[in-house]
Amino acid sequence: MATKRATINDVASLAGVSIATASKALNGRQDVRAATRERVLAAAAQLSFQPNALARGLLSGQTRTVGLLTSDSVGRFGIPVLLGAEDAFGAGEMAVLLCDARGDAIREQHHLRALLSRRVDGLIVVGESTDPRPSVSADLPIPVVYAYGPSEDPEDVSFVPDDVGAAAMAVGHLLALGRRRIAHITGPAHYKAARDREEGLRLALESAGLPQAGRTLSGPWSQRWGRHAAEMLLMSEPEIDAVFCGSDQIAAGFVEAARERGRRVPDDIAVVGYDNWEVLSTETRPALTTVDMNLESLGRTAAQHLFAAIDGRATPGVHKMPCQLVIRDSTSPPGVS
Amino acid sequence: MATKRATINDVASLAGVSIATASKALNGRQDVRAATRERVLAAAAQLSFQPNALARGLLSGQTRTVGLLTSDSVGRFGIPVLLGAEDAFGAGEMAVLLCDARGDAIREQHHLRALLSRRVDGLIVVGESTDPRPSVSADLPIPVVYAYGPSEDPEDVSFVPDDVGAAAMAVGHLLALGRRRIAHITGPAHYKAARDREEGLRLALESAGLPQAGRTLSGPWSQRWGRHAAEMLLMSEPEIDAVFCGSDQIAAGFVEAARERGRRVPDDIAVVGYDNWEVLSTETRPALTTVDMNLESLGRTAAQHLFAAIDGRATPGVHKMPCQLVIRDSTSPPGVS
DNA sequence: CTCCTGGACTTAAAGGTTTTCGGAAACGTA
DNA sequence: TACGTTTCCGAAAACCTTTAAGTCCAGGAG
Repeated sequence: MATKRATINDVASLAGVSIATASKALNGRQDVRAATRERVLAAAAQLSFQPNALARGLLSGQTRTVGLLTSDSVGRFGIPVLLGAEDAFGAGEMAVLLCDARGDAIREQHHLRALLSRRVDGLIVVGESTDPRPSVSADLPIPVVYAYGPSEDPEDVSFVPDDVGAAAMAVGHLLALGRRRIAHITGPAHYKAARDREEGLRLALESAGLPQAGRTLSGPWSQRWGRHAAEMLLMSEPEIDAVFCGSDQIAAGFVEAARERGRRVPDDIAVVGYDNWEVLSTETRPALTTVDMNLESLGRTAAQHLFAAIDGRATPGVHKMPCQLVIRDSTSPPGVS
Repeated sequence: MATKRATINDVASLAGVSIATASKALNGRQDVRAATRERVLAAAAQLSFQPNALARGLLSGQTRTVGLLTSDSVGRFGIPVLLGAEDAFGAGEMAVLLCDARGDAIREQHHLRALLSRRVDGLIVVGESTDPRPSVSADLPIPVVYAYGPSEDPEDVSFVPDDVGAAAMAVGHLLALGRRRIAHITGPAHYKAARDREEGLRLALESAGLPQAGRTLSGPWSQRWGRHAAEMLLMSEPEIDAVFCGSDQIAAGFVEAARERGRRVPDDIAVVGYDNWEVLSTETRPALTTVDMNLESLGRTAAQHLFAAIDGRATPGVHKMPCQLVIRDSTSPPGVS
């Protein structure tokens, strides 16, 4: 807690010039003699002057601030997206106003009003799942970009992971390893993520001319379900040689149960997970081959496109961002290539 | 994207009054006839008028915005603190400007300047570990509160989890269950968290007049280390009947290795973890008894005290926040009380 | 009738910065 | 000297809101 903050007026007085000149000197504009500029800068440094962003924003209409509205606080997925966005903004002198609606529409409206009142230049809406969510863009005087969870309105700008493509890539990896009897355990079918990943599996198997081993098993996104599904699957389809799991939690559960039943991973059964949630994927034994959705990168991209939209160069539509297959021991053991 | 934003001037014109009257009507002040007030409110609604927070802040000197400076982005601990703080602020019409310094002092200075320039009313600094960190409060014209990681300056306001007390409580729980040969596996000794938790263990054992089983084993905060330490410990101190682990990751590794070596948890060896990181603590078998640091609550408390400090009622010092022991099957199996 | 009171409304200033425009000084040229 | 040009600097408006102070008028008291 120190003294009152210095204004440009104080700087001008100390430097013995008018505020107009001080402003020009500080902002590096022409029409100021080098010596004068130096005097002003010295005065500003001495007073540790910080221009008042409020006054500046009031005048220019630009606050260099964006809102980040997340619908689900605790979301494992929202956080990396948020960090990526924060990263992109931080690099460009932008600041991020964080709002958490906790999945409550009323609260979301409240935050929206607060952000508008603070005159943010743009808005990123981070979803909690890849299921489309209601658009907030109607009648908003600022551009909006949706990340992870797309808007229901196709005219909005949305960035989502390419779950279908990633699943196809994961299954393609299993096929390339020579696996032919591939099963699928995933999350609840009311999640678009689960449906998309199954669709990717279907496409990959179809183009290889192979059937799926057994039916898709849907359950919670939990390790417990992975174990349970493993027991059912090993009973009903004992001859499987690979499993594609809809999440790392499920995969971790599967690996554990399979090992207890004497099946070796990856020798007998290769396993691929999804999410690359490191606490699970690197700590299971063997470590999990898994899909990384590059969420931080997705968040960064969304932020960059928000920049563009603020500059009037919007890119409407749902953009599918590529994912990445992280290959670990659960599909190719160390020493075997 | 809609039309230009309405100002109070537009509202006043539409209602046929002066801007002063419009302002008074909108802010619910006296000196306005009921009929006039209604006309103004109707006009404001029609134009969907949102008062410009910049202009308001410029005048009042209060932005109703606080900065949240986190030193470590990816931190598992920073996030809940952040969410708790956001929660407390959200309830009170405050907004949060999020900045992530990524452990870089330069970047931290940069963000600090940006926040100051935006005239935030206060600042929360969230640490990445419980080790004290350099103070940023010197010469700052606004109050600062430190959460999770305290400031090195005892005159600052800091909120940290009571690691010593929580560890003593955890060990007390083991003692109450009749365990007498308690070992300790924890993280690197250069972490204050590791030293504090060991200290809590020491206090609890001392007051029970019992020695520690073997020496404290220090290693990384990882599951792998938990497994490795388990092997060493079961070899050197085969008669232990309980282990207090410095993290859930270590505990999960210990439980796994112990089971593979034929030790039953909790029957032969009771295990207590730390952090209550749910993906681990509820998914291990048996589920882990563990210490929950109540980080969200800690964040909320920090935010509330920042409010108080903004109002001039600061509470200097390092405040130790109580933790909570979450009892699960790794110390008391189902059906046994 | 005058004076006062209080209600309802308006005027104007303030807050800090940027920017436009005009003025003044310095200098070169005729 | 007169005039045009360049260079540097200052006055003032603009952004939007709040609030202190002021105006005007009706009605009541003396």
